[in-house]
Amino acid sequence: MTRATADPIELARRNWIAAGWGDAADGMALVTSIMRVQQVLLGEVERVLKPSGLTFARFEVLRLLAFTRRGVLPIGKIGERLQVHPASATNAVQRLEGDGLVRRVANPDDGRSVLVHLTPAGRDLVDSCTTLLNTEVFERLPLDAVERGAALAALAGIRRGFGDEA
Amino acid sequence: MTRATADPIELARRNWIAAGWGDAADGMALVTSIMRVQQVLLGEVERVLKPSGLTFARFEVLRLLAFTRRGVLPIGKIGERLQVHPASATNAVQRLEGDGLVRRVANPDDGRSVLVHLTPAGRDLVDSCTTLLNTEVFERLPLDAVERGAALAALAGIRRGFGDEA
DNA sequence: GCAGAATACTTTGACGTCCAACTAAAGTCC
DNA sequence: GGACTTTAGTTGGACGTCAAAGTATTCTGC
Repeated sequence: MTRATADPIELARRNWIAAGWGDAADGMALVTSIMRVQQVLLGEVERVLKPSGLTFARFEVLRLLAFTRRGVLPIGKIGERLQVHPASATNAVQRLEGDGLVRRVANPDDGRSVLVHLTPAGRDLVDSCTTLLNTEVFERLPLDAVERGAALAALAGIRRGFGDEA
Repeated sequence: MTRATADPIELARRNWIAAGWGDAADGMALVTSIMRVQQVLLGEVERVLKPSGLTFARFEVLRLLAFTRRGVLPIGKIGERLQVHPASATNAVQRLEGDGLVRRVANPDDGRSVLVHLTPAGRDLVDSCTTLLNTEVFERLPLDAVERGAALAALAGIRRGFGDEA
């Protein structure tokens, strides 16, 4: 017995079709689904990160620094690798510095550039948070390997389609 | 000849594996991909909507109202159907009212409730914006029907897995 | 060597999202 | 009916994101 779905996205899809926009219905549903799943996953990640005082954005900065040879990167590179606006990178770094997790140092080779150094405290924190995220979120997504692969491929296709270096 | 990929997500995935977190690598890549695709799609949608003065959040409110019989819904229902915090619904409605696209009216049957009415201007605007989004974005996603179906299924799986009424 | 262009950041401002706290109006229960 | 508990919205604050404008430094080209 199929009960009436209360899924807002499925309802929207039906409304789209009923309005005569069948050609766009799946696309609308896909875009809306991505928006919603992003919201859910981000909420999940931030919930796990909450005790550490980190947000996902700041975690990503620390994680990126921890992967580099010396734990140092200019702000511009950070924004580039994380694919966010330079202003967002500046914002995250300033907050991280306020918590003593990174240090900002003028680049001796280029007066315009600011080098962000991961501090020992930052490295410790990002390592424990990574373990936590891995076990609590990334390894527990409610998808089997096949679905995961299909989703990854489709998402990569979208990124590529929009010229996203994927 | 395979050129070195510059895809930040693929780079992160490799770093994850190299660090010994292979079990979490795909999950990390999937979560990160969703975050990124959401960002790209939202940017695309807002770019198309820009001339209208609407944002996607406000468009969704208008669209929802336009689908109802009388173009009226209490604020609470709006937040519920759009799956956002009541405060976000309040925010969107206030801005829409400022632009004359909706009107807020006290609910005669319940003094706590506020009914949001779609105005003629609001209906006209949302209809033209819907057409625009359909043709410029929803019908043009760089995915074939198979990929789209797989992605939709995977995303629905994630939502369901997180108890998201899907 | 110097003017003009490009680069690296920062700042300010507009948005949307959520949470926590608060107000007001219903609904519940002796 | 009056006290207590929900429910509906609103407000204020913290964040992250982007765009646009501004500052400083470096690079280019004549």
